[in-house]
Amino acid sequence: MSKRQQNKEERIQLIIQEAERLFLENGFEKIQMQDIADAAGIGVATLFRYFPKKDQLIVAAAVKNLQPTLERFEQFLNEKGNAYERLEAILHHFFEMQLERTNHARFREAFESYASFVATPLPGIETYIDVQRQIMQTLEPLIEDGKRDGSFRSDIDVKVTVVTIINTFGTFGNNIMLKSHISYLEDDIEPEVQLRALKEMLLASIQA
Amino acid sequence: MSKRQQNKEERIQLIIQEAERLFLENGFEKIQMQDIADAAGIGVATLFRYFPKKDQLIVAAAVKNLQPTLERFEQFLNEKGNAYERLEAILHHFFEMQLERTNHARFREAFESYASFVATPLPGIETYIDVQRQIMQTLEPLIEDGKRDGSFRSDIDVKVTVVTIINTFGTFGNNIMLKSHISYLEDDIEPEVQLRALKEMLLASIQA
DNA sequence: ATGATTATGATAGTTGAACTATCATAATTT
DNA sequence: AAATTATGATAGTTCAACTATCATAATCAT
Repeated sequence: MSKRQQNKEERIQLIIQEAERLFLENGFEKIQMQDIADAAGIGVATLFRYFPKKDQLIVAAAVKNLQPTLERFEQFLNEKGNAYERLEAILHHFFEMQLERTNHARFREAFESYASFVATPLPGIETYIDVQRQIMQTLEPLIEDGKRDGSFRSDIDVKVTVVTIINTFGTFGNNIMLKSHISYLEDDIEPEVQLRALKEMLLASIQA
Repeated sequence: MSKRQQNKEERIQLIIQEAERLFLENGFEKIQMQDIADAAGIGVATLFRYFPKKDQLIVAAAVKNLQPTLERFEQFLNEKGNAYERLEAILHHFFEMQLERTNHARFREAFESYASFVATPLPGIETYIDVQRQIMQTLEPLIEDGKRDGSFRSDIDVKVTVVTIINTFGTFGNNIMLKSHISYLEDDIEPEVQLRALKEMLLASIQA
């Protein structure tokens, strides 16, 4: 690869990284292209050369935001134990990840909300969808194993179960963050308590 | 009430109604104050006299959007049957409501996302929170009854359970809508199937 | 090495939408 | 019917995304 090409790649990565960082804290409405250019240490005209539409940058940041979830899920593919134990481990891990990275979960929700309202699909959204799909597919064999080895109910549908797990656990960012802004309940429930309840609910509902 | 006052009230309600309708289909980014003024048949300057900030109108629309959920939930307060049966009925009803009103669910998510990112709390957000709280409080006695009459597990926490139910069922709009735009999975899961799985999961996880 | 090519960033300009100001006219009130 | 208040058209301001231009700097090809 030529030096020019390499610089370009590095710069794109830097831009996406800074954009993600800024979006995570502030959402995409509040962050201006100027802010991102400043954070990446480049001129705004240069930023626009790389990402002619803010939307493209938002999608790129959303994909980057999703990547770690896929990577960590994949690490659980070859764990030992029966399916129930492995699912428990993965849920526990997911649980901790959501707690650590509440901003990431919130960002994901904001992005999906945003994406769902556009008239024409966002440019590059297929990449995002694809990572989503890969995440789901990581869980599928686990559920199948569980049905086979008898640790899960045999009447559950694999795909539906996977989607339920991801949706239930995944869409928790807003709630946590909203509650930190403005509390839903007089005596607030800790995110940790809430997530634990979700985990237990999921496990209880599919175990044989 | 003077005629002036009355016209004012009616007009405010009309504006909120039209704003909600437009936001539901298009999100708040896409809809301009001009569009709302046109829909309500008034001048944009007049619209700004009633709602000097678009944010205020967004909040008003969000509150209006949440109201029917509360009203319908309240209807279930005095039903017959044991707690399990009543919860099943209410979940079934919630389930159908979410299916009928996917746009409402999506709007709610978009709003909460939006609200969670603002620097200073949205003007009027307390009203919204309050309706949320009332919805939760409607379910609390039901869970308590169930613990008492033995149809629910005795070790569940009332508030946590209520929040879990609302969150799990409530944050389903994006997923449905996103999937209608861009499908997550090759062979798509019907929203109805997905919601039924959620309902069963919830019931299975708290029944004694 | 050096001339050709391409990338950069500063600057100025365009566009679109939220929001403000003004004011003549119309609807209420007294 | 005179005084008060509400309306909506119009023009203007501001701010951020986006475009255009261009002098300068970095890379590349020979």
